Amino acid sequence: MTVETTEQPASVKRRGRYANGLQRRDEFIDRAFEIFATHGFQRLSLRKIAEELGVSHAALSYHFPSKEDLLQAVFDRQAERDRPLLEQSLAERGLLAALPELVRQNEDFPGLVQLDATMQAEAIRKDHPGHEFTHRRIDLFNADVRRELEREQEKGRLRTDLDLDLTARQLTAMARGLQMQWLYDPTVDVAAHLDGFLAFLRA
Amino acid sequence: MTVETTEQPASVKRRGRYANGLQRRDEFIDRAFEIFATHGFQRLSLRKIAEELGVSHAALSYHFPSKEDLLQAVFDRQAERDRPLLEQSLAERGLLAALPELVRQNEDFPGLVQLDATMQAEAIRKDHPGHEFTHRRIDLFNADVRRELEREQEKGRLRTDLDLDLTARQLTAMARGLQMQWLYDPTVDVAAHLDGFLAFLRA
DNA sequence: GTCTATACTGTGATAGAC
DNA sequence: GTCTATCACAGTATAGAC
Repeated sequence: MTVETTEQPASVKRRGRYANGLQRRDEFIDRAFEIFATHGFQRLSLRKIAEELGVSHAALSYHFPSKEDLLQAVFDRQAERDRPLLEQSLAERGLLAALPELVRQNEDFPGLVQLDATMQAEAIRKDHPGHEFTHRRIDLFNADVRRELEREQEKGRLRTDLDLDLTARQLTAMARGLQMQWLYDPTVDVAAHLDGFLAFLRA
Repeated sequence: MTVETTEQPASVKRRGRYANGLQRRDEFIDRAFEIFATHGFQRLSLRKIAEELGVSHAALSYHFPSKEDLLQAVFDRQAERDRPLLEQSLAERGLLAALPELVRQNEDFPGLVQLDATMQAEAIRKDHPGHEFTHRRIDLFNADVRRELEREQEKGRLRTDLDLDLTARQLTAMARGLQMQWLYDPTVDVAAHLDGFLAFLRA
């Protein structure tokens, strides 16, 4: 993967001699996204990434105060990309029916799923810069799933004797764990396992 | 945590000027185990660990070719320690009844649970030195759980309409994911969530 | 405001003295 | 078997070009 440094996309607006800062940052995120998704990120130093982008590693540091910030930005970008499809699927068909598709959506980017898994494991440390963010993210996901379960229950598609807080956490935990096992063995059918669990919950 | 460097335990046999190699390595593993379990390991460099042990970082590198090897050795040591209690619990009461205790066993060492989670995430990379080992470990755990489920089924304590391969993976995946959420929020009751899932499986 | 050049500190690894 | 010395490379910080 080599990069043309002499040419810039015509779409990049200029302000004086250099590209617009926010657009430039955005471009870096997008390209880093592709690099991470393909090559993973563990063995990539800031210097290597910068080399791929055709700039010095200091230029990267200018846009992203720390390596952690770059990883976080890439990760946020993925969340932004996923959200529209996610919300559409939920609105149209509800959590239970949309689940296989949501899983498949992740399967196209194993590098990012691994990035996610590793970041979540590393951010367990209380003094990690992404700790609070990740913790809140887990809670929000649980709350989202709980709400979806509630909706399904109201529609009479779910058993009424469930502790939804408990069930939601069981579901998100299982999804995480399955994703992990899938990373080690692509033949693991994440959707099928989740669907099997949902079968226990159906009315 | 400071270390006396002038004195050595009387139990350490000498061979010439220095301690016996294998015993020394063993001692290092045990003490590193304690350090990791208490302090975590992420921010610990080989130099810091060596300082705690009262030797130079090069001495550690002699016993463990790479940092990865040290972590692996510590992790193996944990597995060795856990196995007897695990097997005894399984033999006496079976998986379903022993589960809460097994979970509690891990809860005493959050540092090691995090070590485990992080190592497993990092070892996803195919070129990671611990990749094959970790992959095999996941498979073995799934197989163990599957066998236990089979035994429970034979005793009539489990539904007979289960796909045990699927169920075993659901169970191990959920356990992993719950452990992760517990690391972020110690109020998460891992055993209760697992037990709730097992309730679906009971005959 | 954005970049390059450069230096600082700390890392894991290794060679060779003892 | 353990040490000191040294290495290449990491992330970070800053000075100054433009």
